[in-house]
Amino acid sequence: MRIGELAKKSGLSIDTIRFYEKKGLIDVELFSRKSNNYRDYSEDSLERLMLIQQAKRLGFTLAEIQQWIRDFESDQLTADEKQNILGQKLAQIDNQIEELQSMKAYLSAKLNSLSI
Amino acid sequence: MRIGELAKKSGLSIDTIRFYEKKGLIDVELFSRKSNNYRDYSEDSLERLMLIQQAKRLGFTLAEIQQWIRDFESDQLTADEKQNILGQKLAQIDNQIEELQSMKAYLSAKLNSLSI
DNA sequence: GTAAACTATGGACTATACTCCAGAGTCAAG
DNA sequence: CTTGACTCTGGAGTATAGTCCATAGTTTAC
Repeated sequence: MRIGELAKKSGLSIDTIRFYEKKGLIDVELFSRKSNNYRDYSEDSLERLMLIQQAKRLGFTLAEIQQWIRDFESDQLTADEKQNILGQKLAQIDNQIEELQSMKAYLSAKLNSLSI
Repeated sequence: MRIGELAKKSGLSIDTIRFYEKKGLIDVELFSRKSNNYRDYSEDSLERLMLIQQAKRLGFTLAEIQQWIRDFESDQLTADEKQNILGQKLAQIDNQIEELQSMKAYLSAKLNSLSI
């Protein structure tokens, strides 16, 4: 698919998609070039863009997201190393969930103090 | 307490604290000026700075955080309205927790596929 | 009473993450 | 075969969130 279609499907702008490419978030495997030099995206690129958006909503920076992708996709790392990194990410996410829950508790307390 | 002490206690830089003040995140009630024009912070300002940092870690922008503060502290809003807004924030946080959990599931699946 | 440490202000500078634009090529429809 | 919609590149511009600096006044310690 071409960039316009991908933009519509992902909800990102064309400029943003090209920007992500420059930043190394959309690697070579996710698209090729047609003879007219237009980018031709695979279905996987949509999944990638959705993942990026989700990670961003969760507060990760593009640099962090890029590192994640590098780690996952890398052939340099052993399965063991990848498992290690994934384990760390999972712990990081658990931390964030805990922070959110304590924020929730804080707000609930505020809410209660208003109700009284 | 003076700005340097607050900076140390909060873990933020002096510049950042003054920047937050410019942005309206530290309102008048949280500090006064001594005769020498030095800012004099109350204990509550530390709590405020910790809250800001937590909200930031959770992906909220300064503008959003400022709006929260405005809503909480405002005398313009009725208790009902405040409860409404707080309810929305809580829902927003629940959403984020769900997103994190689905991200966790995604990563766990990746982890499993590596282990096999 | 003076040096070192602290605080004040205003403005310049930086990084991140876009967003917009100019100028040019491509393609499909009528 | 031209008009309108789409795409390309490179570069400039914007918003957010700081960070740094020069200049100047203040406080504390010796």
